[in-house]
Amino acid sequence: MALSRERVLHAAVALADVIGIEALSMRKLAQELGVVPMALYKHVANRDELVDGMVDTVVARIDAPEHGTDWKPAVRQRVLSARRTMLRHPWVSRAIETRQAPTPAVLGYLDSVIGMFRAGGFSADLTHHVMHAMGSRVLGFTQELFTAQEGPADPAAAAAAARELAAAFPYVAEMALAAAHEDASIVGSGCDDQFEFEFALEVLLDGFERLHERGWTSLSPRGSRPAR
Amino acid sequence: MALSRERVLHAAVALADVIGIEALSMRKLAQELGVVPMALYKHVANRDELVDGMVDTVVARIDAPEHGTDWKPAVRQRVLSARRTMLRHPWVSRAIETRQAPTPAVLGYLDSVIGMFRAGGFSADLTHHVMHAMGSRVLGFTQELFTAQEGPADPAAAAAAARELAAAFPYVAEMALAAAHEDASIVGSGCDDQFEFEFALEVLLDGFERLHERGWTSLSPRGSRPAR
DNA sequence: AGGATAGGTGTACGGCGTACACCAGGTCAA
DNA sequence: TTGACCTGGTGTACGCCGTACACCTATCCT
Repeated sequence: MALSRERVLHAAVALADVIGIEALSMRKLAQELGVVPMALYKHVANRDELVDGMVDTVVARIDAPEHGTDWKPAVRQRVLSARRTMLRHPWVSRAIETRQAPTPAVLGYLDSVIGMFRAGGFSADLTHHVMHAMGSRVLGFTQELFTAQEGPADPAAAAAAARELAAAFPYVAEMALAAAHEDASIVGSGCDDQFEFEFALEVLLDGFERLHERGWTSLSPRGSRPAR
Repeated sequence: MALSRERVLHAAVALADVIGIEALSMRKLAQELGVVPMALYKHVANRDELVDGMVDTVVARIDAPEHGTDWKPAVRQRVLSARRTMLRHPWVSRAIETRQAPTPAVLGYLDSVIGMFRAGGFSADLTHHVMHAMGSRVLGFTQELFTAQEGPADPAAAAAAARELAAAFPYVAEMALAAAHEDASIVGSGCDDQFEFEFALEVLLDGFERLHERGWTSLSPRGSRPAR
């Protein structure tokens, strides 16, 4: 089958799903497609442009927005479906963070979310700040500061490591313990990522709702914070 | 002067400040230090470990926490001083995002922030979710989805680009316009990053305060969201 | 028929991280 | 004093990377 930009991008997405975005090289992708590395350059300008295309391919798969609902459930639904897509392709969040210019599909997605706030009666001003506050969460991901560390398999060694952690960072240890209690498993990562994501999302949406109800506006002079 | 881990790390931080973290290579760093590349490996295990050390070097420079204040101003002060440090070294946020395991200094920093919430009466449970909700913001940065794009210098071309943007992404264009109006300059990036950061921070802190006042707790069954 | 065009190929260059063998100088026990 | 050992800087080399550039071939349009 002949090569095409489509085929290159889809193969790249599939390969990145398996080996990750950093490990994906033009050479490996070419091999996957049974073609010489330089052949790819007839369809993508260079590696950066390839990654842009991969991002767009994935973002285009996010479920379409629902119409005719309130802004809050509408935004929630859209963000959570973005999240579902991102979870299927864990490399995308990193790729988006690394880009400097948003790709067209990302821009289109953002446009639709902005439109939801506007339709809900948010001022352009408030919407602007709200979008910044959502940050990457609007696209369904947060950068994980705490990627679940695989502890040592040996239980004795694990216990020793836990004791050491508790001594050096008591609060971190306590929090880890609280998380472990909360879900029944004694070891395990102890963090339900989906729960944490939705928790933060609701805190933000509730906060936005309150500001909107109060008719919040960014006053001059600059530097005024919300609701103080 | 003899090489040392200290000297290597400080040179690396300084070099990354100038050329960025991706462009920093073992070879360039060695050249900067007037030494052959392999000499560095007597002081750091490999490039990854070098970056870890660089992160720790910078994080260690974050201002010490204030004691004896309320949790809210205490957290605010700490996060904003972290932000000040991060702004001086723009590559650090990317570096932290890329790491999979938090470095000791980062862990120590997180420990101190967790301690502030706990001292403010937050349950370990709520604190846990709160820390997740803060995400990387607790370390003073957000990934910028909208890194200010340099428009074309030619005003006519810029206007054409703006018209094209408005046609394809009307809400994005409107928001950009609102931002531009808000600060007096007609062109310009139109986003006051510091304002946006503090806006999001206050929305989150206010949300946490409300949950805390209400004695919020993550109920079983899992999946309950806050405050609904 | 013949030139343009699109798309796959082969070779080559400069940069990267780092394994490995080496070697100079200092430290210290015998 | 001597010789073993360690610490830290050196030189060479390997395999990977992105991609510039010249090339070849099939197809299509006039």
